[in-house]
Amino acid sequence: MTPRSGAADPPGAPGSATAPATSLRADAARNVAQIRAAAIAAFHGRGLGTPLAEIAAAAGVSKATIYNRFGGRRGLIDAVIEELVGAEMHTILDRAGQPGDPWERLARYVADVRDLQYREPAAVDVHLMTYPDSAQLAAQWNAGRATGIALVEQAHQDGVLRADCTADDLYQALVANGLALRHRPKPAREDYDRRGRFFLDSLRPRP
Amino acid sequence: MTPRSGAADPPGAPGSATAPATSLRADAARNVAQIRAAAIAAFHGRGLGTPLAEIAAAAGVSKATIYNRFGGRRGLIDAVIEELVGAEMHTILDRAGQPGDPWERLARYVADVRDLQYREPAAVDVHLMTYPDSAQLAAQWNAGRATGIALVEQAHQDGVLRADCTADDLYQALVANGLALRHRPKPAREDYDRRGRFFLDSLRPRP
DNA sequence: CGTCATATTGACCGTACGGTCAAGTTGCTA
DNA sequence: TAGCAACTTGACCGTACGGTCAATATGACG
Repeated sequence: MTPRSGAADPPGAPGSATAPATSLRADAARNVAQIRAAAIAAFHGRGLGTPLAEIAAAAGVSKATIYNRFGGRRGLIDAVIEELVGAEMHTILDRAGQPGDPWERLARYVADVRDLQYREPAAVDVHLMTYPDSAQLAAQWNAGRATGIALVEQAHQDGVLRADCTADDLYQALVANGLALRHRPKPAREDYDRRGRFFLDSLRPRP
Repeated sequence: MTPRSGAADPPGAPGSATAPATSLRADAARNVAQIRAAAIAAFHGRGLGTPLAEIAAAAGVSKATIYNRFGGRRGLIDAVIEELVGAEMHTILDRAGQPGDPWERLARYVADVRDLQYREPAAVDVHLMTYPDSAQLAAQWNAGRATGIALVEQAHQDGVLRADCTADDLYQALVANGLALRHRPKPAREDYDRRGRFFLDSLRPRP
């Protein structure tokens, strides 16, 4: 049941996320493109748990075709996660890696992640590691985790973060935020941002 | 499909939670007791979403008997929620209603709710209103909500709570905490309590 | 334009869960 | 202890989802 080809080809090829690369028959290539587009739309609206039958219907193909081309949900996620959230994640991680005031960097990282979670349900699945078998997804997750650890460490050294706050505390807080967005009605942006400020305030050293 | 009798009788009777009250045949009364006990144990371990078949098996009866006696999950919840979390909820609400320093009362309320959520998965379902059709559960939920509002109001009047924090902010934070406990591995108590302190600190007025 | 590897698909299976009912069993009472 | 209402239950249906496959269709190439 190995997927024959499709978008699950090894990363690194230029423009990899879009080019079918291997020699697919014309109809198959068209289906791959349609499935990818439908998956991106569906994942964007409903997260990475969207029923495959729904994606298949939106793509105008049968459920089995998704299995033929991508090998199930895991392969499909691998094929679209980069386009779906990878770019935004990289932007956030890059911004966090820039030199600058340690507190500003940490605060911006938190705000950026929360913003992405608010706008993109699929990003929540990345942070929750809902589908750990997806290699791409795991990579994204690890990158985020490493960045969080580095930011916390730097902030500790500069004394701008309360001493008893660990990187795991930060991670768990973002996870809890993602869970709330996943399982509860989305709060007004205004309320969401205010609560984000509360959280950031709670990280400052106690006077 | 109205449940014939059983534990869904009107509240207020002395020792209502345990006495079968109406005239059940001996075997039926025994089954009711066994089902209640199994439900309490299962809900305690897994929350109010535990499959009814599992509870039935633990009680040594068939799934249909639960429907006969309690009318499904909703009736079963109504029948056991008081014994399961009602007592603890009342204790918390009573403590919150005692006179005393407004901040202390609010902080203790938050700490108590978080503690209950940590120890009792079913309490999380109450706070999440996972099963809104259960009258008992809705009542518990409303009581908690009213108390939270009152505490926030009082704390605002005394200026011990940051001015931009609403009662809904408090509620949503506790909900997010419950979701994390429901959907993620339970953190060590030490970490859990530390994060609770972070949250309480974030509620203080900014200097 | 015929052939065949490549593709597609409807129909299927398996799992898990809530919910229902006819048929059989059993406690109670006269 | 006979008889009946109360009670229990296995077997069933419906929904939703992931996953598989034999049969069929079709693009590509000689």
